Amino acid sequence: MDRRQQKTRAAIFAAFGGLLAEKNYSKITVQEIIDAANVGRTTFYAHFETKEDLLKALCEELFGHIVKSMEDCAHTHGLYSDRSAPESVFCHLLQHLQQNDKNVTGLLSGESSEIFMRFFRDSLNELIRSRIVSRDRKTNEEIPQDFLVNHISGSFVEMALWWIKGGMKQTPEELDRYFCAVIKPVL
Amino acid sequence: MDRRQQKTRAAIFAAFGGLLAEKNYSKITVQEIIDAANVGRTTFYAHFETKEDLLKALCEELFGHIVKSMEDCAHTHGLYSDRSAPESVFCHLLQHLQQNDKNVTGLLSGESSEIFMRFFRDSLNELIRSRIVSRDRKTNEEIPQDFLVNHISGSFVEMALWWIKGGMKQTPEELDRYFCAVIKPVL
DNA sequence: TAAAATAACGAACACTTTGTTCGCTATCGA
DNA sequence: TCGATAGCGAACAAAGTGTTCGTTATTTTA
Repeated sequence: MDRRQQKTRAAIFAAFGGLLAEKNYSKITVQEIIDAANVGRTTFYAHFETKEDLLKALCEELFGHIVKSMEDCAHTHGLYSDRSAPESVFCHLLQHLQQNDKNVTGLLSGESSEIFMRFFRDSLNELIRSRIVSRDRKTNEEIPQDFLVNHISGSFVEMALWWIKGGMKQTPEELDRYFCAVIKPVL
Repeated sequence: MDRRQQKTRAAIFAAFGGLLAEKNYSKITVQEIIDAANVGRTTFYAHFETKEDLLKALCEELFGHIVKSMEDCAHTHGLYSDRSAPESVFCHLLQHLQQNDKNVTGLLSGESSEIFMRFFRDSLNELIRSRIVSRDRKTNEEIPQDFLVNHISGSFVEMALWWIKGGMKQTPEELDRYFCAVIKPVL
């Protein structure tokens, strides 16, 4: 890709990221992004159709690799192996979040964290669904599969939000232990 | 209150509600609300400062009594009494939602349901916190109180969203049974 | 290295939305 | 009845959106 494009794209992402860390997504204007990124109006619209389009692209950029590695992890170890938790998908994901790659934490601690978490939610849902179905577990006839999948991914997202908003006081391992404790009984 | 004010307020709420049922909150303009409510621009701004202000007021209007009755219910029966589920706070809340008071369902099935659910979340959190603390339960030293409270209210909200978006296929009692099944083990 | 392709730029644009002000009219309550 | 108040419409500046156009700078490729 053209070096100019790369730079522009990076500048816009950086500007948008900075803004997201300090104010709500809905209150950010394209104009602000343009000013912060120091690019021309025309240039912005050459790269992204709308602000929403930019958000999607940013999610891909920031979290795409996390989701990917999450899938690998689930493939290798299963959702929750019978052994200890540290290698669980959830712990893995939390660690990634904490690692603060590319200023993720700044974004997530802002008011717009819900938006980002929705991105994970969808990926998680798919992941859990396939894992839970493939698992040779006693089918709980009381509770529908769908309900369970949603419960797990939903709980995880809510936990992550709680964690992030509270300043990430716990370690990923700690958190994973708690999560395991509340989820395993129903698995 | 002046009869004129009441009518105007009601018209705006109705218009806004109708719009929310069919399109996303963020894509609704004040102009549309004004047109749908058939009131003057000046009048709208005399009643509400912003669109967000209107949203808050609508939440109060629609869900205030539900929250109130929820608190009463929790006070009488406890969060989850030792007896059967039907009189649980959660079931009570679900029933209220389903009852479709004032077109609630229409609003909730729209794209903006998350916004409304956040309103419940906050009320629920308070409620659960006070109930869970006051309860004479064996304090689970593994899992922090805060984590637990967030897990329960978070799970509930996610469940409600899943339910609503899926077209409310299950009865409140059914849903409450599932919820009880996944929550009781950790209580 | 020269030439063609392409990215970025700024200015200008028509358009929408917002939130406010004004003077006027209709309605309410005391 | 009459003063107070709510609503009205027109007009307004300000800010934002998304597009077009001609120009300049950079990169690719021939």
